Amino acid sequence: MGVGLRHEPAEAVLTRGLSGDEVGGTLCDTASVPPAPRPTLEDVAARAGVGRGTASRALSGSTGVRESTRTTVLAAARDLGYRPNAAARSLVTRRTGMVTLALWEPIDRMFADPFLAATVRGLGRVLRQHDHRLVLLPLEADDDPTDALDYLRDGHTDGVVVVSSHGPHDLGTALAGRDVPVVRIGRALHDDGLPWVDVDNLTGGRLAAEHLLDRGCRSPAHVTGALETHAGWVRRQGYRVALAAAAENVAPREVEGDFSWESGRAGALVIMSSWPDTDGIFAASDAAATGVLAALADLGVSVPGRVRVVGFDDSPLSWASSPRLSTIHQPIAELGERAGRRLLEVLGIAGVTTSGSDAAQLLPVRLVERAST
Amino acid sequence: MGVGLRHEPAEAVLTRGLSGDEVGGTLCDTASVPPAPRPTLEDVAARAGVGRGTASRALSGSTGVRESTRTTVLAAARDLGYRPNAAARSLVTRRTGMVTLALWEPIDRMFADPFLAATVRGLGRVLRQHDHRLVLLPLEADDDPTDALDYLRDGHTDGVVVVSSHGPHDLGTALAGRDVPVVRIGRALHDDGLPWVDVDNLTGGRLAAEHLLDRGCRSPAHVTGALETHAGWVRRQGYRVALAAAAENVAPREVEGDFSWESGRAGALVIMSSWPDTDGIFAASDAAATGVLAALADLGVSVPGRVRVVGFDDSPLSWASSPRLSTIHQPIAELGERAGRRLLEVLGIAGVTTSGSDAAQLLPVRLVERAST
DNA sequence: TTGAAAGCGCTAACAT
DNA sequence: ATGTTAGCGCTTTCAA
Repeated sequence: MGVGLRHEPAEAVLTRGLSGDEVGGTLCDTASVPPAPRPTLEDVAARAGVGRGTASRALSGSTGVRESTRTTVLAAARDLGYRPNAAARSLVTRRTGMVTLALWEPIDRMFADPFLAATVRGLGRVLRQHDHRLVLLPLEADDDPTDALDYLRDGHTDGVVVVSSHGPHDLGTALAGRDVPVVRIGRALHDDGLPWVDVDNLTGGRLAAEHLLDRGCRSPAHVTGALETHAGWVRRQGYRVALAAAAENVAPREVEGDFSWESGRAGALVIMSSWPDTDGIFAASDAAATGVLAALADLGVSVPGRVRVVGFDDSPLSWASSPRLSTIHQPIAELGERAGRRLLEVLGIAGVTTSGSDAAQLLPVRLVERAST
Repeated sequence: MGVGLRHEPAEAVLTRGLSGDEVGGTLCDTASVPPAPRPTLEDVAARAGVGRGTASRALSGSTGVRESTRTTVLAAARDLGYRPNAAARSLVTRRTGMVTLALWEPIDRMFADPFLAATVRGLGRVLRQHDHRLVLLPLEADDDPTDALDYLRDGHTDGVVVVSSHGPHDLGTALAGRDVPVVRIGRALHDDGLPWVDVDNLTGGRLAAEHLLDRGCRSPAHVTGALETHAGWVRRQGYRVALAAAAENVAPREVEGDFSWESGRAGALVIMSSWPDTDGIFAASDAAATGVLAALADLGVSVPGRVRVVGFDDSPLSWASSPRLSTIHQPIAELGERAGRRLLEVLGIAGVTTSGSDAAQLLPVRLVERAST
């Protein structure tokens, strides 16, 4: 603000030359055009010379309307520039055609999340196919979610997709049984009965560990993700499963992390000092794996020469790091699609069904081999 | 999909151990709880022993209700878990309390945009202060915007904020005069009368160029932004203004770019081969400036030794580059706030006014000096 | 200060 | 196949 005071808008002069006409956008175009009230269905019906009911049926593509009548009505609607009033319609249908993706995390992180874009794309595509629309509801993570919950419950939206949050707060739980259908992307640590879709983190963890073993690692270690998240917990399970199945039954070496770069770095330092003969590290996220790489570089440990490293996510980090990271790829866009489909199914949208089995909700992951292993 | 077929959900076994109870989220909790219809205002009124009108007044904090009555009604509402039906309310009030930030660009870019987070934060904060809520409407850039326009016009939202898009498509123009108030962040190249807020790009361009001159550059050059955008055009204007005002009246050296990294790189190559004595480069964005740095590094030209480089945006790129980039900082969050305030003003929200002058809508920028100059 | 009643614009059930 | 009518749940006159 202090800066603003001393600010001199030199631009005022020059832009006039650019824009030609008035600059700045008129606040009110008053006195130019009378408000021109939006035409209602009534108007359309009148112009088409039919009753309101017929007009409604014609416009909504409902059956039982003579073709010629429909044409007339459609023409009238077009001529008038008619658009149905969303509130009136949804008051009676109890539907809005909207689905909300609730984003409850720090806004900066939200827009730095490489998965969000893919999620939005997949989700949006499916919804569009079924004449629904996606909107995003950004919530500051530390905000009181009360009024956001109200928004979600008050009939603005037909359904909600929540991205399973890490931590104590959970929008999904808060919304469960609260007037509005919810589908979760990623599971809650403790199942609360909400429908969900998820990637197969267990197999992912197993694949990562097996890959290390295949590469000849005899003493692999794991920097876990946040263990209060389902993903973190289960990825570790997968790691354990693989080691337990290994011929020589190697003992798991584990350090608890939280998916962050810093936890990866710290974890690697702990691992290499506790178990100096460690020859492979599986980090529960690419961010953490990148931290592991940094730590190993600092220690002068060669990768993959002396220690092999595998991450999880196949995020942009994994190919920007050096050496480029072997990692577990997740089909995020498809996850979004599945979430959308599942929600539409819950909403009872015609033609949308998904197998109800767990397996169908669990999307496959795959190992991507790069230079770090 | 092919992968999915051969996918084996090993997890089914183990998660059962984790979650304890049933896994996967029940699709329907049928037969457990009868639908439990949401209480309406009628119900609240009945429980409070008053008429519907009184209940409405009490709940909406309207004056002319005996205090005891209000208390009773509020209690009844709380007991019933009453929430007003959004559709019914907005049908009569013609207001929704919602503002939409329309995002019409490739979704991947959208979520990589370092400014979007700040915009959302600033905008959301202001709206919240005035009991409005922000939702984001993501549109695939290549999508047909028709149905998105319909959404925006059909009464779902009280107002729209558009981030001035680069290119021929422009949501703002498409929405102008179309039933719904619009405020633009960043101006259109040719003023179309829509209200807008913007940063002072002219001064920004001037500051960047003056900074180069101050540093002793005698032969500065400019890689412009996309000249079909207002920002690109005006930043160049600022550059020209500074050079024209310089004592020795240096001739502007300009290469047209488009804000991208690649255009910065290509532009620098052209500049250094066309005018080898160039000793300063102003790039119209940090991304482009980073490209300039890359090109100069390839050419073995030292920065800032032989050529000084200044960018624009103060994005994360500017401090991640090497050398760290001198650049023009923009108050993005405040820009979002201003946009929100301006929109609320247009909506006639009590207590919100902004000076209508251009100057007030033009936010100051400032030079941030780092290592590249 | 409060109750009763009139819609907001639409869909759906009921007549015709 | 089409016109008429009854609401959806709320706010807002208009009386009382």
